[in-house]
Amino acid sequence: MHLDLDAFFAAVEQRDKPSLRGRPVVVGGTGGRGVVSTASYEARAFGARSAMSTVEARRVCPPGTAFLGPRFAAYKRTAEVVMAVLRELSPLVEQVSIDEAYVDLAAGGHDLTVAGVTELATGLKQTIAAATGGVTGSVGVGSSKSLAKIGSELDKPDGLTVVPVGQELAVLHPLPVRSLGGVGPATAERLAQVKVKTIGDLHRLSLIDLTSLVGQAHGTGLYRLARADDDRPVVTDREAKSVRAEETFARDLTDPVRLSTEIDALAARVGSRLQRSGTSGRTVTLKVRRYDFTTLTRSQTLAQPVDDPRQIAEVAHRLLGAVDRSGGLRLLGVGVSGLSTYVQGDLFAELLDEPATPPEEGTETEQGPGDPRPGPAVVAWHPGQDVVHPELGAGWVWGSGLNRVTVRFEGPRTAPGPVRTLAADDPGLQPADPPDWT
DNA sequence: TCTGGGGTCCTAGGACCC
DNA sequence: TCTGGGGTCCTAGGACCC
Repeated sequence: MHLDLDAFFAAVEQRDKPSLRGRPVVVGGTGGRGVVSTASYEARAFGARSAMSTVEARRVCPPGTAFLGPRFAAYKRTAEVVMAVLRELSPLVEQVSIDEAYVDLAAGGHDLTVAGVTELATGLKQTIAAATGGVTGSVGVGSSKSLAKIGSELDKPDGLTVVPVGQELAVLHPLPVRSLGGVGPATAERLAQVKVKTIGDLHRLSLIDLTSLVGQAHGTGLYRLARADDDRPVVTDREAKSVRAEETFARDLTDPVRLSTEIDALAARVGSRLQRSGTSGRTVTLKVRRYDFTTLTRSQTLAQPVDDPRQIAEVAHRLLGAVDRSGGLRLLGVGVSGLSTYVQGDLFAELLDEPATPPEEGTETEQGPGDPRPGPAVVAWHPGQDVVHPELGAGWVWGSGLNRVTVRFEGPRTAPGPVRTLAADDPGLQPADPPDWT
């Protein structure tokens, strides 16, 4: 099953402010360079759409239209209520965005007949509306993620479409190729050039023709989707792979001091989010949009993962120094990717074991002659390095951050597994001579 | 007063390694 | 006596999604 909440941001605003109900509401950036996040159905009647510039939306919508900045905290709270309702249906719930989720109904042990899922989904919609104070959703049910998602699109708002087993191709084939996930403007245009407009047209294309047209991975994916061949599982927890913050300025920036300040602020946002989620990453990326909207990225991969705003900013400053800023910059972004898996290990350690042990103050340590003494600020433990610890024995470094190091004392060296989190300057932790691998 | 912000995945070329 | 065949990692860009 796929659930898509209807005009979600606008619906929450209308719920919280009764005077907005029945009126056109547009949520999004309200400044000169803002775009629309969500238009209520009343606003869509006038042509307002997501991703449209707010200036354009103001032009098409009548006086009395409400233009509101987003209140993400309110949306998140409401979405959490909905997700909790879904999790009562099945242990397998995959939230794909703030307002969308898949539910594996089979894993919830439900009656999967058309009558059974229709009754279930009808009840669910009522429960959601009651629990959220009137937010509605559109539901699709089918034999795969793709079919369920297409189903939820077919009847909205507040709709329900069940695609019966055996009817998949009959439902799919008349639809435009744009209905398939992964077909955007560029792919649709390429397909149109060979007279492929509907999913039925797509079905007639050979695998060879399709992959030569849109690429290997995309081609094989679309070939299968056109045949209702989709076995992607519903996955509960997906780890984030990158974190980024970016900002479009009200006016293009040229002042190096201002640019520098903006980099610092973006790095601070990224760093604090990384630290809050207990992750860090090795690749720092700078994104630049120039006055003429040309956009480029520059990245650098470091030897050590970082989550410290100052370190992230330092790399970003360096990258910005190498790009042409003449004419002014419209946007800057700072991101960190290549997020370390060892942080999963941190969570592991806290669940299975004691939490990280901070070093005791004033602890005397014995130093072997010639052992490097870790400095007080940054200790450069590197992944794979062999270490010894007086209480924990011999191990190797799984990952390291600015102030902590995760060390494995058992298991295979490459696969994830339990780790101990230690302060990076834990006096007991010492480099070891590597074992004599044969 | 055109064109946000936060993500994911894929491709392609070059460096490097065995 | 021109230049193999794998593989991985890094960088940059593009398409797509909500």
